[in-house]
Amino acid sequence: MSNFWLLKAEPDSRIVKGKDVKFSVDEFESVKTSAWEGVRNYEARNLMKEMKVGEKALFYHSNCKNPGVAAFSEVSKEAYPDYTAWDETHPYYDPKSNKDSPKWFMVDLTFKSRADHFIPLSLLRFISNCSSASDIPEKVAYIGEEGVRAIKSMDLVTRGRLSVQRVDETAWNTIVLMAEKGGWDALELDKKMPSTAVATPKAKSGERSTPKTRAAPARTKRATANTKSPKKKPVEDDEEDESDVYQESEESSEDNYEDDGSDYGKSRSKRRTSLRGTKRKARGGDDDDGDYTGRAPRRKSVRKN
DNA sequence: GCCAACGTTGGC
DNA sequence: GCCAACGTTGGC
Repeated sequence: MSNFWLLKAEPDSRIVKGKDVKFSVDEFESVKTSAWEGVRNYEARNLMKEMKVGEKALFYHSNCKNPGVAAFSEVSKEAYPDYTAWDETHPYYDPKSNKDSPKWFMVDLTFKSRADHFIPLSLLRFISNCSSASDIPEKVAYIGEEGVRAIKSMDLVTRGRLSVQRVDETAWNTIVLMAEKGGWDALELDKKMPSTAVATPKAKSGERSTPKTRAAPARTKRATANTKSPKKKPVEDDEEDESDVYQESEESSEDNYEDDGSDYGKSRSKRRTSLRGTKRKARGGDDDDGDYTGRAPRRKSVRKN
């Protein structure tokens, strides 16, 4: 069976080590096929290693003014070493990776089509914050309760930082339907949004910090960072081997395809106090299979400028 | 630009 | 192996 995925790319310019790492849907559509280099997060990398040729993937614009699903694509080449990690001048250079034992991998994705209606993250969040079917905007009521449930369970809304995610079939079908039918362009809701709650149990009142459910993650984008001083050892993985893939990217930019400009709610909870120490463990992994995370890089293009 | 979320480092 | 400090991701 085939899996469905979601890959992020940054549509806005961002200079890293002198090079622009942006990769928007416009560029993707024009180049058609692109290697997803730059992913430096173990969990994201491991997911890429699972990708098979022909599997479908959502192309998501991230770290931009209007983040959301912009296009549909397909895996056109399974995981292979991300050689950009060996290039010292590359934004995502990782001194710990080398040709003999590549630490990072990438896949090639081929552009298939644009979403007729760009699906903003704000809408997906809004839907995922609806507690009952009656809260769902009529304009998108066609996704049904099943669609709502599927969106609520997406990593995109439950753990935003992973740059390469798995998408279940129902969620995939729901996104495809929404991209096809749209309907929210005129919505204006905003008022509701329960705030960031959603799937993870967040403890509100008593709070504890530890969210037990979450744990790990991977970040996405931004790359490497390994340039810092050599600190400790990462748990990476490296070795593992065997197959795995990896990828990533993000994008965004202004696009509003369709409009959307609306925000279906925003709200973030504020609560600061860091809960940081609470536990959390990593997900990826190191080694093999694990998942873990590393950081994922952005994607492609390194253009300079 | 702010800052919540969370992965990573690294002392112990 | 635990966990506090630190650095990043990335939405807003």
